[in-house]
Amino acid sequence: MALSHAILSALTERPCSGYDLAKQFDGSVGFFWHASHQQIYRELTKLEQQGLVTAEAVPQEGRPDKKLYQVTEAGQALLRDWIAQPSKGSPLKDELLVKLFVGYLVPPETAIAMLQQERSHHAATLEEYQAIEQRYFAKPAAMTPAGQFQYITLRNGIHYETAWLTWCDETLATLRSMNQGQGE
Amino acid sequence: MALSHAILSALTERPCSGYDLAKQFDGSVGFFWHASHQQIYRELTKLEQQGLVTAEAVPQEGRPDKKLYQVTEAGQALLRDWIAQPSKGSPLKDELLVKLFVGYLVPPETAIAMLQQERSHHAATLEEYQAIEQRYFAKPAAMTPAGQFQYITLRNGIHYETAWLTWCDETLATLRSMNQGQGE
DNA sequence: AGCGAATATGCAAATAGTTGACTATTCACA
DNA sequence: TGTGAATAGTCAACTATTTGCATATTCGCT
Repeated sequence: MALSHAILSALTERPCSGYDLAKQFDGSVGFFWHASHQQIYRELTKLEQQGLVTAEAVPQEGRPDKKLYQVTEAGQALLRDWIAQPSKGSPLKDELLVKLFVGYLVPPETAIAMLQQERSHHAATLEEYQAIEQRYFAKPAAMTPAGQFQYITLRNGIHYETAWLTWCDETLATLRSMNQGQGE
Repeated sequence: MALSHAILSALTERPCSGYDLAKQFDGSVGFFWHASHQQIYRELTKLEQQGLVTAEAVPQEGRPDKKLYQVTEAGQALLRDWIAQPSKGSPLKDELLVKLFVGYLVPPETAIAMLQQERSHHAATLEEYQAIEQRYFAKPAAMTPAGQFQYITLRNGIHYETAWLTWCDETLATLRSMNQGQGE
C-alpha cells in the first residue's frame, strides 16, 4: 500500500532514522504524502520483516543512539515495479469546499473571512516553495536526474498553490459582489 | 467528523435517499469528498440517532420503497457552527508525486508514459467540468445564492484541473529533454 | 536537581475507511 | 421462467489512520 511506497521512496532518496523520516514526512515529503510518526515506525518494522529495508543501530554522541534505515535491493526492485504500474487517482477531501457547497447558510462576511484565511495560508506556502526553488533549484538543467525529479514535484506544488490563490481571488470577488448585492 | 458534515451539507442542498446520496458522492460531491455507500448508510444511521437527520419511508411505484433523509434544525445549526470554525488544511496524498520523487529509478519513457496518462485523465475531467459549467452555470450572476456557492466549488475544480494540465505539459517537456540529454 | 526541549523510539485504543458479501424489489428482455 | 440491470439497503471483516500515551537519552537553563 502507498505508505510503504512513500517510505521506500523517501529512504531511497536518503537513508535515515525513523525520527528523521518522520521529519521528512512533516517537511518535503509531506507535500505529497503524510503519516504520523507512530504509523511510520510501525510500517518500518513491517518493511524490515519483509526484507525491504535494513535497520542498523548507530551510536551517536550528544544524542540518543539511532536506527538507520536503508532500502534493500529487494525494496528498490519492488519500488521500481510499483512505479511502472498505473497510478490510482487521488480523490480529494477538502473541508473548505464542503463548507462552501452550503456557504449560503452563513453570512457572506463569514465566507469572506474563510477565504481570506485560506488565501493567506496558500500564499505563505507558495512563498515557502518559491524560496526552496530559488535556494535549491536555481539551475535545474545542471542538476542530477534525482534532483530534477525532486524539482518536478516542487513545481507541482507551486502550480497547485498558484491555482488556489487564483481561485481564492476570484471567489473573494464573487463573495464581495454577492455581499454588496444583498446590502441593497 | 467531516463525513458527517459532508452528508449534512449534501442533504441540506437536497434531501434524498441513501442510494441517491451515494450517487451524489460518486458525482458532484465526489469532487471534494468521497465515501463508500456502506460508509454513508452507516453514518446516516448515526446521524438519525443523534437527531441531526430524519428518515421518512416513502413508498414508490415501479421501484423499491425508499427512505428520504432530511436535515433537522439541529443538524443545520450544527452545520452552521461547523462552517464558521477554522478549516483544517487538507493534506495531500498523491501516488503519482511519490513515484516522481524517485522517478529516476525507471527509464524516462516510463515516466513520460505516466505523465501522458495523467494528463489525459485531467484533460477529460476538465472537459467534464467545463460542460457542467456551460450547462448549469451559464449565467452565474442570475443564480440563487445556493447556486452561486455550488458554482464556486466547480470553479475550484476547474482551476485545479487546469493547474494539473499546465504542470503536466511542463513536466513532459522536462522529461523529454532529459530523455534526449541521455540519448547522447 | 529538576524541567523543558530536542532527539529517538514505541504501544494501544479508538475511529475512519475499504472491501467483500449479501438481501430485496421492480423492470425489461430472451 | 430466469437473468441482468437499476433501485434500495445492510452486515461484517479487514486495513489504515488518528489520537493518546509512554519510555529513554542528552543538553541547556534555572
